Amino acid sequence: MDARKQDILLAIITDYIATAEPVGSRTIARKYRLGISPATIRNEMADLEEMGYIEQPHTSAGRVPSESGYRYYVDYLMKREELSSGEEKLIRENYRSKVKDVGQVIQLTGQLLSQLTRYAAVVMSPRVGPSAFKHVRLIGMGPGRAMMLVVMDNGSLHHRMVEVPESITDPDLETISSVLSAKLQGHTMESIKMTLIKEIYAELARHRNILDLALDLIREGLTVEPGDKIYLGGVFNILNQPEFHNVEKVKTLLSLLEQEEMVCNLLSGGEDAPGVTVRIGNEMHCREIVDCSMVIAPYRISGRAGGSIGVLGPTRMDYAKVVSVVECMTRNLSRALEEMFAGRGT
Amino acid sequence: MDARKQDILLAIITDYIATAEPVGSRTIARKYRLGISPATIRNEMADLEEMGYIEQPHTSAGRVPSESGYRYYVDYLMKREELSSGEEKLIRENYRSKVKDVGQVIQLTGQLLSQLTRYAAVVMSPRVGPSAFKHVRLIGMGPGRAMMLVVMDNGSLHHRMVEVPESITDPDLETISSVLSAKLQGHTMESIKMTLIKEIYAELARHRNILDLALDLIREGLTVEPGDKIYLGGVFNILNQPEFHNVEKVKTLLSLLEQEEMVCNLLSGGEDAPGVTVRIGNEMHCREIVDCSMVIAPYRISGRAGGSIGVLGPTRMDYAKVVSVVECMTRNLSRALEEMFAGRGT
DNA sequence: TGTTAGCACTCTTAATTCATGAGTGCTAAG
DNA sequence: CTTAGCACTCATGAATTAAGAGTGCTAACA
Repeated sequence: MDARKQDILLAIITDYIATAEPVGSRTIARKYRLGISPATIRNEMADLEEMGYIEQPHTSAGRVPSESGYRYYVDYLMKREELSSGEEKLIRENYRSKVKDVGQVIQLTGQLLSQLTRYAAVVMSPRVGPSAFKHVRLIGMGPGRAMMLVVMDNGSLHHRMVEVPESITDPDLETISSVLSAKLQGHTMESIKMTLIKEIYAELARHRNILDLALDLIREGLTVEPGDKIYLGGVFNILNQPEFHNVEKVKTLLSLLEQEEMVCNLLSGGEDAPGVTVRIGNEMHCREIVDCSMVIAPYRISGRAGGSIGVLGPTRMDYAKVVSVVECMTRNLSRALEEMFAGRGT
Repeated sequence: MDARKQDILLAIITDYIATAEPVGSRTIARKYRLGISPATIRNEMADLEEMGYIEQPHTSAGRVPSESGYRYYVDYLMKREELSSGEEKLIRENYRSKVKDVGQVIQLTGQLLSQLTRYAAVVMSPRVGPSAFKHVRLIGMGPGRAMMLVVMDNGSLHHRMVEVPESITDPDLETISSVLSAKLQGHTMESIKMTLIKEIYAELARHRNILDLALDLIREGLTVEPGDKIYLGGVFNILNQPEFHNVEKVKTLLSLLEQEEMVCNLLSGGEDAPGVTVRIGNEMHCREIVDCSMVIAPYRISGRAGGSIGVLGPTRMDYAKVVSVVECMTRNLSRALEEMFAGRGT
């Protein structure tokens, strides 16, 4: 593809992203002074169409970028649009003031993401990954009831109400807690050996039944519970896009986005790629979502993969801006989380 | 309002709810055999219109219920439509299998609510209300870091990462935890007196600085943190309604619903009313949301107000069904939560 | 050989017109 | 008080038309 074709393709995509209208040869000649006439541009456009980078909605309409067109643009033509100093400041100040717990950081990130891009934002909360027990505790909550607390050394916290025999007293629970805590501490789920379990049973023979319960819960709770929490916001922004003036489209999109699992799938898969990933149209493997793209990037905590953040918008989205924003936000998010977990065993 | 007018109003509203089309005298005479001719119906309709219960979108269209019309219907004419046995079963089975923690129950309730009504569901998680400390604990999480855990006797759990002097050792934290736990146990936020604080300081004079921190956090965390969590789901259902085929409307609605605070306001205010409250159109005090109604009901935990659940749909919603569903769901939700907190000091 | 002006052709979009029909209100008769 | 009849209104949708944007092709030009 020669330089002039690139110029023209760039012009088409830039214009289409800005206006959402099919763009014709005349427009390009007028707005983007490339020093060539509409007729020449038409010839080049015919070539570009043949190559599959642009297409015509119908004869006698201008051209519209195809998915491969956007792909080429993102890969070779696009210049990132750096954040304005005002935007940078907004981000810094928000992160400075509102970083209390993980949930809040996730939510803040999502809000900023959608606010800055004016598209929908998706943020996955950090996957806990393998981590070791720090503290286990059973707390009596009235006759026959107890709350089980498990704190992991990565700062994650699990809790669950459990039924216990009424005969168990608070001191009993205290004893059990101490033993469990002491024995499990430092172990990960996987490193718990039968020998360890046996030791625990030996020390707490009297409380065999409640132990069964507790150990089951630990096993079950820790493998199932961290069902990836997802922040999703700014969906209404997408409705500003003319391509979503069709209510049917909106409906299918909304109903899909309400399924956490689906959203989670959309976001996952790019964790190993180092930087920002752009998925255009069908590259998001989801038949039902049409005319959409995502810009995704993983964030890290203490060097380890944490989760991903992403922006969902129309294929005609402002990639130049969004890519910058997403990248900037991963940096901020990573930093915020790292500060929060600072001092954890690396 | 005489009986015949009531019959006609009922017919109009029933038909309009079913079809979303303005309903004319002819239709009523044909479909609802009231034994009177279209002409008579027309006369009555003219009266009903004068009374403000119905209105005409334009001359030569049928009549449409006004907000007062719906109000009259809900108050005097409506017959609740009880749940089918299949629906009852669906609810029972879901509650039987998925009641682990509060969050899950809230989510389940919302899902069922929107699934059964085919409108949007809003569920407020239980306000914790005044409750007493059960357990306080500081857990070292690496140099200079600790996690503070506070368990209340109503089963709510608060946690927070805190920075502590690096000089503090794990046994120190252990000591502090024990004292705090012992002293605070049984007290509510409000019943903590200066004398108690002094006692604590006396016993832990060595750790004055960390105590300051911890007590501050407790105060702050417990008053601020329970920022009403809200479940919102099934919004896409509303898009099935013909009155929401206008994308602008959808957009404003969506953007409002993304603000948790706003949703919270919508839901609140009906806690003292004993049963189901129906808010029609402007009765929801929200200018921006138009052509919508809500059916709201409070749920209780152990006799105390817990929170509210609600269904948001078009003013033309199927009140007869929704009211039943909402009421049924409050019962189920209350029961589920009560079971979960069973044994708490009444 | 590449570029450009000119031109006929296509096809969408918006505006206009027109007919249809649903529904009303009024009047007068039962 | 009820109802049949009738003239009138007005939204809706179909059909027609005009305008305009954009193309591809051809032929002339550098």
